[in-house]
Amino acid sequence: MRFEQIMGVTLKELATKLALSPTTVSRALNGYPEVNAQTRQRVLDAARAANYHPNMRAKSLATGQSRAIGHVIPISTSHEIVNPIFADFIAGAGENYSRAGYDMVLSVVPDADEEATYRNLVARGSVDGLMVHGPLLQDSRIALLQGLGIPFMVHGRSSGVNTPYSWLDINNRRSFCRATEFLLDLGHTRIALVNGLESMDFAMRRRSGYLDALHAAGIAPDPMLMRSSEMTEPYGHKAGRELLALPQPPTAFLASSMIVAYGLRRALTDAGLKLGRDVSVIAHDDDLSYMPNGLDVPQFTATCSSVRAAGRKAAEMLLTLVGNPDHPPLTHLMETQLVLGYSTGRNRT
Amino acid sequence: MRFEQIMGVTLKELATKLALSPTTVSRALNGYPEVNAQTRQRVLDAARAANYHPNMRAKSLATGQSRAIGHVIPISTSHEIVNPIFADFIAGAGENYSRAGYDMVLSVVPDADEEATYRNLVARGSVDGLMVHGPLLQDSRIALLQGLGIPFMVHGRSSGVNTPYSWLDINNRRSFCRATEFLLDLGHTRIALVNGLESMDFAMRRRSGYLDALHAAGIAPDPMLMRSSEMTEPYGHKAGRELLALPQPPTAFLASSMIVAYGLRRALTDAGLKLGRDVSVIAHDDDLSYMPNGLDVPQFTATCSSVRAAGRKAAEMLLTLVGNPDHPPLTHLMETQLVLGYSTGRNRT
DNA sequence: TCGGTTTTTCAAACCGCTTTGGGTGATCAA
DNA sequence: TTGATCACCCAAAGCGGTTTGAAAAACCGA
Repeated sequence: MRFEQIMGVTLKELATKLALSPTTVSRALNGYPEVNAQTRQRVLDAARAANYHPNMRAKSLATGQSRAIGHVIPISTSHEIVNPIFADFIAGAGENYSRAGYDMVLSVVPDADEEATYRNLVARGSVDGLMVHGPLLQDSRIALLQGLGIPFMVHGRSSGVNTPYSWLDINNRRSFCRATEFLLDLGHTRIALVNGLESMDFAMRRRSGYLDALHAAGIAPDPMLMRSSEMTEPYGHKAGRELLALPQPPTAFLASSMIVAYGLRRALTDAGLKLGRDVSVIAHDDDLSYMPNGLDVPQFTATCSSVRAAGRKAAEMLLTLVGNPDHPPLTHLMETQLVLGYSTGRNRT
Repeated sequence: MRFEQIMGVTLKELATKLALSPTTVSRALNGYPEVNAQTRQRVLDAARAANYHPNMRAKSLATGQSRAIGHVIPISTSHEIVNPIFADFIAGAGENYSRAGYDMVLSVVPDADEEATYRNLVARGSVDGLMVHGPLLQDSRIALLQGLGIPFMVHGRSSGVNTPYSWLDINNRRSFCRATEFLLDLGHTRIALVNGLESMDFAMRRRSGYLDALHAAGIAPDPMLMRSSEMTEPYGHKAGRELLALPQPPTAFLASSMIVAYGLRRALTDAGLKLGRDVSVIAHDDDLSYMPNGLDVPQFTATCSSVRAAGRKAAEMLLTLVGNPDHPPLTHLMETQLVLGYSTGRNRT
């Protein structure tokens, strides 16, 4: 034991100091009924005075619970991008974990090792529950975790997985459908979709929504207007330039993230177009703290949904699953808000 | 014990299966010399066959080490921004942790509770070491952790703290000094600094570097040209607009982050200025995976330093500190690279 | 062959907490 | 007074590993 000087008193020491048995002290501290009110108070006071903190490792071992939730962040070996929404989601989830007295353990692993990581975390008993990030189409992790029998939540969903599982997602499809409808209402018919990687489930759903709206309006989708890649500013810029260079350029654009919208805006204004007048843009806004949609008034018309709030909610749900492991799967679908900004207007071409 | 079905065999079971004592099995698995080579092999084979994974909680309790590193992310209650470089730093650090068999435990806490969080983490024995993020001027956390006697690393430094401690930082001062010198060489004399919050240590150092260069060139700094705030795109935009509206607008700009540079660029191009020709911009580029400086060629002239690499290195250093707790403080100063992009050019005013 | 090493193995204590299965004394109804 | 009932407390046995101290086995030279 290396840090004994700082690791504080043990329960046993506290017990001898109080002339009580460890049993009673433990019970007093954990709120069990079979202990005298006065005794309990005495114990609580002494614990506070001695600055007693139970050793989590020992507690874990004895109870069989680790009071920790695992988050596994896959780092794709091909395109090494760390999902930027991750930080805000974590922040939201973390709030609820710490409130409930849970730790969060993070594993950053190349996607090849992901399965082994999950197995390890569970087998070593390091976590009581798991959060799954960035689900792909037909994500194999879901079946894996169901096999391991540990409570878990998916942030997003995985099309193609048909067994029930717990998830929290935004209504990407409806969201992009509405945004597209809104642009159609404004008279736009050539609408571009500047999407994220379509191996990601959310991107696929957004495309579906976009296609739904076009279809309902009797407009045949033009493959030239649909782009998909890792969401960065330069990508948005490049997509914008290339789309404008088409023989029949689009008059409106859907951007799958704020940062893509930044790049898109640059391409459009570089071409001398004014957003909202000459061309329309709707962005999806995850409400990331460091990427606000304007300072006070929203710059972009946007489909808004706070990732931070999603993290909070997902954590809350996961904790109830951990609390009652036999609980049936919990799901939660969040609608986005379509908020009007200065980036959309009637089609005047 | 809730997950016994998945928690696999215990060492004791493995031992009886092998007709050996737990002692021997433990030693064989942990590579102690006092065990016959054949026996060791037999044990290793059996362990693999039985899919044995030692229970970390038990191991922790017995050894007094948790094999986990804590990262505490402060969420300022006033301006609730999650540091965007955090995700990439974590990704880098996580690589080294998992390679070394360490877990990473994350605590997201409002800055008011920060001290209590550190105390708890240590007292409960949840971590063997701590990483401190986002140091402020005279950051009180350093003294706190030194008092607690646990190994820790600071990502960045804290001016005003004079006791030695372990840190990894980039040479912010030199970096911004060089960038300023470069702009001076190009004939710019009115150079704006669009900085981060100057309660943050890094921002203060960048300003020092900027001032150093101006001073060496005999140019009196103009307070109107120095801005400081939370680093977002709208902030960059606003700063750019306001700076251009000055009676004597600057001809060059230093931006403390890529995203600020995005906003700055927008303000400048909106004003009809072309970067590199009419006006110059140098950005600091943390090489965040989702915020690249251009697709193939760098757009902005930038002071570059990979936060991901910093995370890797900091983790490595922290792990050696954890390995030998009596090791004197470890420090590492990384220089940035000044990379030429298309955003700088001779002053033609 | 034998005492002395060296190698290999083991029984048992321990890490700090929880929890089972009694005890003890007080209270109460009969 | 007595047996039953409670309220309260405790000793001891875990949880799943590591580690100490000692014993057994194998090896060695004389």
